[in-house]
Amino acid sequence: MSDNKTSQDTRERILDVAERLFMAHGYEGTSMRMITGDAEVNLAAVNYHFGSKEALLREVFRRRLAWLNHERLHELDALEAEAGGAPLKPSQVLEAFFGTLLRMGENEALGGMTFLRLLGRTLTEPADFIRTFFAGEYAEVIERYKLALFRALPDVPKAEIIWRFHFMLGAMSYAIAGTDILQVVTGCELGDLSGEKAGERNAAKQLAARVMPFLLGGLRAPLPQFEGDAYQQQEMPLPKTA
Amino acid sequence: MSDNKTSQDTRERILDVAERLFMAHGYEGTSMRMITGDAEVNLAAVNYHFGSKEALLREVFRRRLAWLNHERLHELDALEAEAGGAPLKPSQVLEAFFGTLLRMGENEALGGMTFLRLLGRTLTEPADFIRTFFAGEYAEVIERYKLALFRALPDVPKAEIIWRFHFMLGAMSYAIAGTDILQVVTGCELGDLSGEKAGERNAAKQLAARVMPFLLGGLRAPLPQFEGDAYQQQEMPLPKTA
DNA sequence: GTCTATATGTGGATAGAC
DNA sequence: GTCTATCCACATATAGAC
Repeated sequence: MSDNKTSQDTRERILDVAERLFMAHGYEGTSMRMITGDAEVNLAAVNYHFGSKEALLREVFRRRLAWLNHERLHELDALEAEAGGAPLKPSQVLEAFFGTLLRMGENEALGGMTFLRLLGRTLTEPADFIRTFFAGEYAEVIERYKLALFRALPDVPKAEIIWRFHFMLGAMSYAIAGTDILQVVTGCELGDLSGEKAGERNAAKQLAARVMPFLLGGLRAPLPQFEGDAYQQQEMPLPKTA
Repeated sequence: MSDNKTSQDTRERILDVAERLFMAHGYEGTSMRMITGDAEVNLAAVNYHFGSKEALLREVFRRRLAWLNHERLHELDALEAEAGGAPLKPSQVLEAFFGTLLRMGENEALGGMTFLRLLGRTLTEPADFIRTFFAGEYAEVIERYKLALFRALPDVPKAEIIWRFHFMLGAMSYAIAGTDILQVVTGCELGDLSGEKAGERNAAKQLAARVMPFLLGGLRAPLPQFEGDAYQQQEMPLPKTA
């Protein structure tokens, strides 16, 4: 507690800079020298404080995901307590899951849009250690929300719900990560969201207003038609996590 | 045409291997030595045939996107000719755009699911030269489909259509790229799609049956509600491409 | 066209002084 | 805790023999 202050500051500064650079250039595209240079700390500081570049990335995420996971579980608990045993509405489940995420984007203390973009992009990083890490960090929350969606949509086959959960994650991740990517592809400006004029808070709010109806529309879309009993074969996937 | 055969084989073998490795490990995570080693060609062969690693990546995509772009434009032309001036149905536009893509996944000669996964993942690669390249390759096709969607959904604000186009691209990219990613996150098997038992062709068909209703449901979802005239401010984005 | 050998740069990590 | 100096593996790219 005496000279810890400088040390804590160094740690936090490294994490903040790493978060921003990993977002902008990807894991492999960001070097330790870029990070320590921008953070104005010594090259050896990362290894001293975190042990390795991989461990640094994990810590960048752990810092934020601790809050996100807790908040997502808390929101779901609150909704289910309020419902008193009755199934939730699909819109409530989505609001708890994605609304919590988007609220992080409005709060600079929680990483703001920088962390949201990093999260969206990192989910597609192919490195094994990253995939393994995310699987562990997300498992509990995903399991809880999966069950909530099963109860909210009792007439929809569970396999279909899981597929659509994937699609929603994808749409959301791209929407977030791509506030500057996809408008290049489509060659269009997207109102205030891309510019700085309206600020980060507005960006997250705009995005939420746009994406939530889309997700709900997709989740509740008519079921696909299969020939014969193809659907039966897809029924009831077994969760890996007991 | 005399001893060209060996040379052409070398080129193609490099492209095939690069496609697979870029898909599995990303651009930065794949070294020239990995590529030339797997392709069983000399280390210098890549630079001889393609000039650089960046140029190799571009060629990997050009080879496939030439077909995809042509086919997407052709499908749209055919539908519009058939409609004789009347607007298309949203489902027709989606079928032409995403159906064409998914049909590549069933055809090994066009890269199959390997290329589809590579495409989905590469769209989020942050490297500048990759983003620039994709912007150029996609511009014409995206512009045509954007206009087709505007006509297909005359009551939906153009800005909202563009947003939803983004969301659809995201959902599709993740669904494709994540046939092995997202099931880690959700901790669930996804029927035949993940395994090899049913083959690549079936994987693309399964995915199509699942994702198309989702996309259509999202595209046609009720419009979001904004307070006051927030919507007006977002109206009529100006395409960068004249 | 293919190969060997090598130029030249950068990566992550660490030992040891302060 | 911080810093310098350095190790060493590996990256892309190329020059020049065959």
